[in-house]
Amino acid sequence: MPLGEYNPKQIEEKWYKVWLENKLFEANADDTQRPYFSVAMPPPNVTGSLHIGHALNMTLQDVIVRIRRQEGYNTLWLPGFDHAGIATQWVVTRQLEEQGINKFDLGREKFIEKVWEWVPKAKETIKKQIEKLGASCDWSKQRFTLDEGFARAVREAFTKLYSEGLIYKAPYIVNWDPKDRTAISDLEVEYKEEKGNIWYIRYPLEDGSGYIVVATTRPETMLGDTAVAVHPEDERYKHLIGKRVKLPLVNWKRKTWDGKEIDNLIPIIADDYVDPVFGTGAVKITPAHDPNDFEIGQRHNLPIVVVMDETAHMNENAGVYKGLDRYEARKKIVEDLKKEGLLEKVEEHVHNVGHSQRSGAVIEPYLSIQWFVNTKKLAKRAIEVVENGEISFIPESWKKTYLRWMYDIKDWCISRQIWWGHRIPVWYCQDCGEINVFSDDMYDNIAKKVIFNMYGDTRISQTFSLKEIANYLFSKNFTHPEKTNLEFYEKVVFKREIPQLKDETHIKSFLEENYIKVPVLFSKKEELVGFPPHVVFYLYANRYIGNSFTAKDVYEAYKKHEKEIKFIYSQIIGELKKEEIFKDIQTLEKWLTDHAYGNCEIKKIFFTETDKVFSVIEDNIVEMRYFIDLRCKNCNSLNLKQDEDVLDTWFSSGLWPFGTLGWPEKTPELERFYPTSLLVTGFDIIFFWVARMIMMGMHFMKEKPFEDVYIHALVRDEKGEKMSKTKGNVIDPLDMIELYGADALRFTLTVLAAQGRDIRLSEKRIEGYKHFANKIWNASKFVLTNLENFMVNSSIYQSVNDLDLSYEDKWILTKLQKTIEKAKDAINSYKYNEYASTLYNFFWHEYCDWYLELVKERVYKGSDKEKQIVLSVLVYVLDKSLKMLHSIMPFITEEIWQKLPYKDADYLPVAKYPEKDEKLIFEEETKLIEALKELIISIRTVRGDFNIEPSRKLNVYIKPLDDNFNKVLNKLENGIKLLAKVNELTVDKSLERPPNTVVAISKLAEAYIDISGAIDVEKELKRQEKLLKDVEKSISISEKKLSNENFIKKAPTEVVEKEKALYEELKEKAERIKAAIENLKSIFSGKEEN
RNA sequence: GGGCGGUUAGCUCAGCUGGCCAGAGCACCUCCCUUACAAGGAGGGGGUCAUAGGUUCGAGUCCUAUACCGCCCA
Repeated sequence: MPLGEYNPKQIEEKWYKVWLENKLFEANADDTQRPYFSVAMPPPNVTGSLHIGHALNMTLQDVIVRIRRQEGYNTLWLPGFDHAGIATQWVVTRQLEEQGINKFDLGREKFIEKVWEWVPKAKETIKKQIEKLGASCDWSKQRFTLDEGFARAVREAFTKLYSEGLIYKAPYIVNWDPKDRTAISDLEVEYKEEKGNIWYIRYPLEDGSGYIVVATTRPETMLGDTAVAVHPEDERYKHLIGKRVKLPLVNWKRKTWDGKEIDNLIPIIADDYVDPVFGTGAVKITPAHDPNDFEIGQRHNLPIVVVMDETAHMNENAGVYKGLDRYEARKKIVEDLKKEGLLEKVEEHVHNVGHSQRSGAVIEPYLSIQWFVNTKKLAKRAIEVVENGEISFIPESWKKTYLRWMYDIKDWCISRQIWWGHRIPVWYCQDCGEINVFSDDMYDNIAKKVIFNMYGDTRISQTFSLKEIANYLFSKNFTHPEKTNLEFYEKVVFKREIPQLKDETHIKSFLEENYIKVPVLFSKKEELVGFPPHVVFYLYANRYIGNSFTAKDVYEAYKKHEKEIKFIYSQIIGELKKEEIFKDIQTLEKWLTDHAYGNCEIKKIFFTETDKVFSVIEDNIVEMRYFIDLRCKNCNSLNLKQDEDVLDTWFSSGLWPFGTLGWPEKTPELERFYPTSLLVTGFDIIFFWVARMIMMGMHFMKEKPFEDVYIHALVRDEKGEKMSKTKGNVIDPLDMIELYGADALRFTLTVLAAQGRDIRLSEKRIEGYKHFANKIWNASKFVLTNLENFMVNSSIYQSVNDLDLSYEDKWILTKLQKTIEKAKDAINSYKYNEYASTLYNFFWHEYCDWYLELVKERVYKGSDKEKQIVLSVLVYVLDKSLKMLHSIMPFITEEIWQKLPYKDADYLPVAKYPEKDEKLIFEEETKLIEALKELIISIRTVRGDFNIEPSRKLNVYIKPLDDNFNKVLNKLENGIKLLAKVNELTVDKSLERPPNTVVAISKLAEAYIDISGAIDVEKELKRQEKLLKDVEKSISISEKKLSNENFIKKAPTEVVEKEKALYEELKEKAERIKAAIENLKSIFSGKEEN
């Protein structure tokens, strides 16, 4: 037997490996002959595992990618992973917490190490899932948004934008999580309704003429108030605008965020934002602790006073309240206001309170200094390319959403107070305050570039050893574990050989030549030896003094390099002891003598000495370290400190479409595969990701990042609720694959992916489509089994064009061509559901239900010639069907296809996608077979209506009304017998209705069914009358239309013609039914007479 | 408050630029283990296309309003 039982697990396990081994998914940048098709996979976060939304996203991409590959495009689907700053940091933080480790105790470097331990695990899990789904992506080109090349691209992008003045620093309100001590994005804030109060507070007017009452839900922030605002048209307050009030309780000086002192007199201002109906119509303005107040503050140029620290405790600006938690402070302040008689009243109030999705802490809007991208300029081109249709959104409605947001775009805050991510490539000079932005383009030497990148990625520190460099370069790369990091730099990042870093000897001499050498000495007790000896060795190692030197040489050299030496050693050994030794030459000479061979009393010998001329003892150098001399561009100082913050994850993923192809290097991949052809993603990240990619792409590449953006829906549960772990309604794609197979899951997701609507997924659906997989399997089994029997000593045709085809062959071939065309149209307009259901209907309801059945007679009992032809057609149609279905159901189709008697490729992913063949369209024969189907169905219906078991064979007389149809009937006699369960079949053009038969009326024939006395004339009469009623109803509708002059005049002629034809047909049918009824009636009356 | 989308069979949804009697899957009812498939086959019932107007020869499809539901932005 060629095929056994359908067992998805068994077949799905083996094929992916085979495809990979044969490199079927690898795109070739050197192939410039074929047109290309490229897709950058939205990189999943390395936070855990994939959910069903990912499965949908991957499937939709894979369907198109596989089709394009089969169609012969040079196809690249580039996969990867996103380091997902906050999300990943959070996952690792929680893991550590479970072990009782606090991330602040651990410290930045150690924490990042922990994340790097976690990330490969998550990556492997996700990769396996993607493979299980069958995604045909090119793993040889996979990338990670935090890999060596991406980090370089990010620094390049940042530097460029900064130098163009498009990146700037400014104070800004962020959602601050006081528990995790980090800013979080708007997305990660969850609003919950909570009961609270509105406090009405009196702010006395400066001139003592009374007070203005403000309403607030957060009285503790009043300490940071810098204005009171009212609506400009509010008659109650108009006269007060411009006056000042005295801020209650605050009788101390406060400092603004940039260090200016201000007092407690604050202005009353007018702003449209104020809702005159809320509270008293007057609101306090706290720019540092409320986003709206911040905006108003910006508009009115108000000072900004921060009154809390990063743990949400009151700070020095809060005067007597300093050190209190914000809620304690609230209580105390309310009490104090009451005491002073400034609290007018308290009302209960339900309001939305923001909580951190992750830690649960109540979010504190908090002023901090952040980096921004000026997006107005970037948005300009990004708007144009969408407006003019260079980039199209599918469904198109998203274009509007995108544009609306882009027209009103706000500057983009790109700094995040977390540790995991691309650290901002900005170094602040500690001496002159200069802001230095560095990328590796300040080095002309490629090896130096690499070393800077390693430093920038915190793989090495600013002073480093040969060993550290070598260890890193020769260890396995994270993204491509089959490459070392050096190879990754060579093959992916810079695309050229880096001979200086090939082996340790090369690296060593390279370091010696290019970097400041920093000797590190140890005493015999293995402890780091102090400052003075290091200096001398340092001067010696860098040839600032020679092999033998006097105290004067050392003194002079030291004075010249003092700053540099002090800075470097303070980095390595912390405190610098005994600087006084370098006070003058005499003290220095004494010290040198003391530590020289022969004179040393303290047993720490560093030098030899002859006549006050010293030499270092090189054996004392335990380790030679090197120093990257990043210098301040303004004052040349080495004393730089890198920005603590990291970049928003979207800053790096915004570079994804070209960063993955090697940018900023001009790689062949970038040349070949950019712009990418398609982006498939969910609507939830249009602003976060899609918009940023378009802006970045237009800015850096001067070209759009993709042609089409297909926006798919959210996968919800069957009740339409969002899937979430807490609700427990998640459908895990792996579970589904386990139960029903990846093919069934993929088919379900594809057939449900109608444009513009959420997908409600239920397990039942997946189960249902597993039945389809089973159907494919069994139909194929039928074909292959019969083929095997036949092929023992014969062969079949690969082409069906010139065969002596029968009616049903021509019919199925025609249907196939129409299916090919319809499927192609569907997929080219991204109508996935239509694509899937077209194939489904063709395969199941045409090929299986009718063709296979009609053909069985020939397959079983035909002559060799007949068998040869029919099997050729069966295989031909199966081959084309499998090729089309492959894009949705890759595994089962490959398994079957491999068993076909001929193949145009080794594997299905690279076999040629079917094209419509006009020569295989036979309209006449198709019409005849359709009529035959109708006839058979009408006979079956009679059976049903008279409750005749299918096992009981009937005698049927058929009267064809058409010569050609007569031929078909004669030829397919046995097929009809089989399909309609007929015993004796009589076909005769001149037939009169035999007695005791029921009439089944169809287009090209009438069938008289002998139900052998079981006929109930009355029942049959009723049945026919019902049919007549239906037909007459249709006739009257048709009649109404045709009698309408306007219809005839205004409707297109083809519609009118069609209507007329329909009318004639219906009319004729009605006549025939009437005749049948008359006939029945005569029997009926005849019976009565008897 | 502004914007977008939805409301079609018991359930989940298709239905394109208006044109046969509005479709599918599941569920339901009747019959059948017929040699590819019971994960199957054959037949059947079930819809005033949310409501009210309008445009049109013709409206599930276009327009307006209303109701309800959902999402996004503020």
